[in-house]
Amino acid sequence: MSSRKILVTAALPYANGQIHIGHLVEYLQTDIWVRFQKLRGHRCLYICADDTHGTAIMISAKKEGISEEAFIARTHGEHQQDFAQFDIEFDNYGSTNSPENRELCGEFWTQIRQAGLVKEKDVEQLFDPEANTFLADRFVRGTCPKCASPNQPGDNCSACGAHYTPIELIDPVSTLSGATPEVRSEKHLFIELEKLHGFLDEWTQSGAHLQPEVANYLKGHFLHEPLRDWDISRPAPYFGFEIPDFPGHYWYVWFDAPIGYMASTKQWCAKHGESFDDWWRGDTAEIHHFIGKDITYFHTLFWPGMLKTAGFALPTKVHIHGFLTVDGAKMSKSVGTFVAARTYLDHLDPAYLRYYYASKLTPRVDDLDLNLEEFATKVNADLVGKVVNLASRTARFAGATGLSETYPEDGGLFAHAAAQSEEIAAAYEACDYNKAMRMILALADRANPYVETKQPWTLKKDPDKQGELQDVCTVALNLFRQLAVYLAPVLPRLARQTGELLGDPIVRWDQAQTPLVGTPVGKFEHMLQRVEPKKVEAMIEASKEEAAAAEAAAPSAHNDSDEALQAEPLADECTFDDFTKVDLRVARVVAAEQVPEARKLLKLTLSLGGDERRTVFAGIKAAYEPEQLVGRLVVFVANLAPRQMKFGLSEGMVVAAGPGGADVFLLNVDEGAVPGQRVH
RNA sequence: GGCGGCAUAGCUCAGUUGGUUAGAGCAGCGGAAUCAUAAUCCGCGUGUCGGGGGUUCGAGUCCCUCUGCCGCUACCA
Repeated sequence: MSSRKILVTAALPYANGQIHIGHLVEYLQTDIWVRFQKLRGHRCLYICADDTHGTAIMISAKKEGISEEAFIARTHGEHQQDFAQFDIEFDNYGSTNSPENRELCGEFWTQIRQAGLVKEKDVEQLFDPEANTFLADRFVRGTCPKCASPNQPGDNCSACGAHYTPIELIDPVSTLSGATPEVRSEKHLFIELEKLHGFLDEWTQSGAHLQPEVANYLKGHFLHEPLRDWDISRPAPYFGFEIPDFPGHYWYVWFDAPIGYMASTKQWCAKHGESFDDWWRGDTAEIHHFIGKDITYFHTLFWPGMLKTAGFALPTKVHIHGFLTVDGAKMSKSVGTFVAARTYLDHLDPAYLRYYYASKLTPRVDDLDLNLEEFATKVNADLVGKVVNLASRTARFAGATGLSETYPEDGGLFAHAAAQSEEIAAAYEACDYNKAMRMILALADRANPYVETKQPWTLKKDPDKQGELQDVCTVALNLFRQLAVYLAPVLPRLARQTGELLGDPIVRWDQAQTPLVGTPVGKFEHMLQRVEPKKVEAMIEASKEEAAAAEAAAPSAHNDSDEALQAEPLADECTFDDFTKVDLRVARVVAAEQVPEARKLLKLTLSLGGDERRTVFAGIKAAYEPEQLVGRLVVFVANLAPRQMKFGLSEGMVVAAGPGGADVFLLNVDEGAVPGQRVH
């Protein structure tokens, strides 16, 4: 077979959070595929990177009071560590916030502009004046414009099902800051994807690049009508790359993220003296993307369209998998099934998860269920009981003699397993790991009865049968080694341990074709511990606690400091009678005007209802414009002794909080209260 | 509403282009063995292959239809 050049990517994890067992479905599926290809002797690169741009990163960094760069640098380290400990081996792990990516984005942009696909349009969007950012739908809640249910999401109503834009919401609130967002209009750049409709029809429906259900999905949901323009710019502030010919605007994160695959490849090429174009132009290399079903349309419509327009190679295949469920349900933080990679590693061996996922993965887009009880029984029965047990029950007998000089008669067992090689390989190639695992385990099921019938433990006792004993062990260990070769993509550590035990590293798939003879056998040590259900429980328990702790540590919008209290400690106790001496009243501001000579004061005219008017000079000039005050309700200290001021008589005061200067905040009065009412 | 998928033993599933009495693992029951991480081996399944109809000499396997579940999507086919 001729050697292929294969570039493989897994989706770029967002730098906003830690890796969890749901992510690992994809990185393990991909890692197994890559290891398989390498074992088969192909040139194969596993390329990934952190996806670092966008509003969410900005917000997270701000929350922690650090720069976006510092934030994503920290995540980058954490991600790489988690992956490495799961034996996920990338050839290059980059970042979308890299010079290579910026440069490539520019290159794409030039080509897309030249192809006449870029269009400018005005977009109205909600803007959070406090967080100083435009708000995506999911960051807005408010009252449904149709049925008036309060606290509904930004895109549709959970009560009546109405669909709307966040702009239509009544009393919208930003979930980032709690502020009331305002509508702002901005220019955005769009890619006219419709101009590529013909190409995308052909590419998605050819049958070569996508799973059939995915091709059908695209046809039914997008390609049956004109494709909508794709909004690929975001106005400042935005953490990302500024668009060179459109200052103040940035490429939307989904524009630069897939280009990150290429940027990461470019880094690898620079390190290894390889030509980037050999991998991403022409047809010398295959390109395989592994992604989850949630990002299907970015990878099957926009991305091929971008590549096509910019003159790069198109994906050979996009492999799409489903989501992870745990015990039949969505991962849940409160139940403890939202398990971080790190938490898993604190309790369990990564080999378990690698094998369990492999045994469940098929080429289909179906969701994958991690049943925790099955997880333990399956791993123990299959790997410990059947596979490793083969070595465990014979290696000790062969330590003294090593393997026989010639491979003994084994009733065709080795030849049978060798003959399965191509079919198992085809299952791996097709991402049908479920089938591959079943075939491999069936081989283990043939090997154990062999040991049973030959009874090496009986042979051991008979000095005349030492040769036979050596032969039996030679067969059993070779059958075991075949399994280790076939399982090597899934269980790299087991393959390494097997190589050490038999003094012959496992590096090629076709090592399963030839038995090992005449070599020494090392001291057997346990290769894999059994899964202890208690540890699985402990992991779930730990996840539950982590979720609870995270909740307590981050009261989201209410992360209050003690600064205010420190600055102005609590006053001495007073009696209720003391309190009632102060007559607080609701009042409406009916007039407000500047006092030109005053540095801090505004002159307010307050109505207490009816004809009652009071004039107050309030020290809020730096915080409020007179026009924003007129009409609003305030809390007024009605019986405060009048005070003659330079500009007139002040007949009371309005209450406000804050240290002063521009940081003064008038107390608001909830709806329903009317001027003249006393505050109790 | 539309599109896609699934429906096979208590549980998880396999059944390749339709072909002999429908299989495996786990769990369960009985036995053996004691080399091995209480691992292993042997034996034990009368399942309406979701219901109905059709094509065919023959269908779990193809077609139609109904029902149920899941996913995506939405008033637009």
